[in-house]
Amino acid sequence: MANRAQRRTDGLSKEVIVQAAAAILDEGGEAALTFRALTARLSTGYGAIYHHVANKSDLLAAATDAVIARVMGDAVAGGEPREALRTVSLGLFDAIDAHPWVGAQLSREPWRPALLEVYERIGGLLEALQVPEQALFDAAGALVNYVLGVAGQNAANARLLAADEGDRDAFLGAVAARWAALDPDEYPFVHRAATQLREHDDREQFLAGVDIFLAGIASLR
Amino acid sequence: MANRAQRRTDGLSKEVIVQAAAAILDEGGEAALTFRALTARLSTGYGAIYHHVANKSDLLAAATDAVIARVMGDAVAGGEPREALRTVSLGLFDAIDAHPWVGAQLSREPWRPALLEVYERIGGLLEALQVPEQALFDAAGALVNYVLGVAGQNAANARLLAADEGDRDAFLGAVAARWAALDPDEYPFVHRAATQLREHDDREQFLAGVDIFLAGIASLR
DNA sequence: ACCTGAACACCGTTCAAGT
DNA sequence: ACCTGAACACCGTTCAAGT
Repeated sequence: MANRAQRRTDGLSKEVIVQAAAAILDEGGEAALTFRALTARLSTGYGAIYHHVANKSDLLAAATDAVIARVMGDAVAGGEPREALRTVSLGLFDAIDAHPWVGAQLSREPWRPALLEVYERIGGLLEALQVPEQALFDAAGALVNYVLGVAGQNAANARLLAADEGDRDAFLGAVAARWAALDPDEYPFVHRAATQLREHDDREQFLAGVDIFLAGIASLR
Repeated sequence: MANRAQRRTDGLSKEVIVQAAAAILDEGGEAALTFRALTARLSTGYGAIYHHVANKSDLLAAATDAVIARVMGDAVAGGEPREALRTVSLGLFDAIDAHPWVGAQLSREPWRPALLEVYERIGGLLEALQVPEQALFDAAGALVNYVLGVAGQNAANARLLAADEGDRDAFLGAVAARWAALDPDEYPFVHRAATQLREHDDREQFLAGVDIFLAGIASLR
């Protein structure tokens, strides 16, 4: 019992546990979040954690909700609705980029309470854009799905990059080289896209997609 | 050694293993795919499987590639490009709906070889729609991301439904009830959307999103 | 009420040994 | 070359026992 941890004097709470889990996820990715790592970090036992949290799934969901809630709180949406939609979208994109595990979790568990805020904000802004009532639901659903979908894919890339030793440029360069090496007769589009893949900016491409979306929505009026 | 399995007489192959894995995934979901279940189904040992497959991740990726390749092979894209784009999108949506684990895998591992076919097909069709070269890459990326994103979310729902005992209507009814119960002053949009949520058709909403997208892309011309 | 930590029932993966 | 299956190093989760 050499390095036996001291007993905590301050009480544990769900919030403290969720924050510790988020920190572990940020530092080491999803694989790093184990109850063993969590008990070590919090100097406590398994039962203490299970007293505040139902299981690992509950813990991941709570940590995700916390991140989304923070983003939606920070992104004060003022000004012109089109610009506000871009701001909110980009806020979600950046948050998921910074915390890739959030992207994975959201694509695993939609209908989370945290997404309510997202739907409400985006739905309200689309309404301000004069989208007709009957198309509003489809438009909001499509936009939220696009944002979460792209952000999730981006997070997957970020995770891949963290796992592989190489940096982003090396990785994209390798994919681009594979694309460029394809038979131009069989894969004309992908073959040409190789160059753009190497040079593209994820954030800009994401925003370009949002703009295409907003242009399409404008045609619903 | 009562129920000792017979030794296989036919040789194992990666294809046989991948098909068995896909069957297990279809029947019992992602949690059901274990090497123990796989050895039992194939009447073999762990080493035999590891001889043909690098690890579980490789196995999941190969099974996903097989499903996507089949969809892209089946969806013969003839006719008007706009209609062909809807057909391809819907084919992917339906395949991921039928095999929810494919959706989860694709959002975890983009840049899979199987997605090359998807990019090529969608990129080519967008080109036929006269999208200018410089916007083509963004448009294709956005559309593929939308399709995979929505399909993935849908797959997550399908998995949730499979886990919970209730049927789809009961689940959506419960979410809708929760939305309807929200304070209309704080959540005006979500509160009103509750009704549509209960009545909406996932497939139709997906297609409505594709149409919004195509309308936006048309504005790029 | 809240916490501890040994124990249980699983995993993916390895590897010496067989054919 | 291909396959077998005991063994290893992990997991999440439980629960009798402590304070």
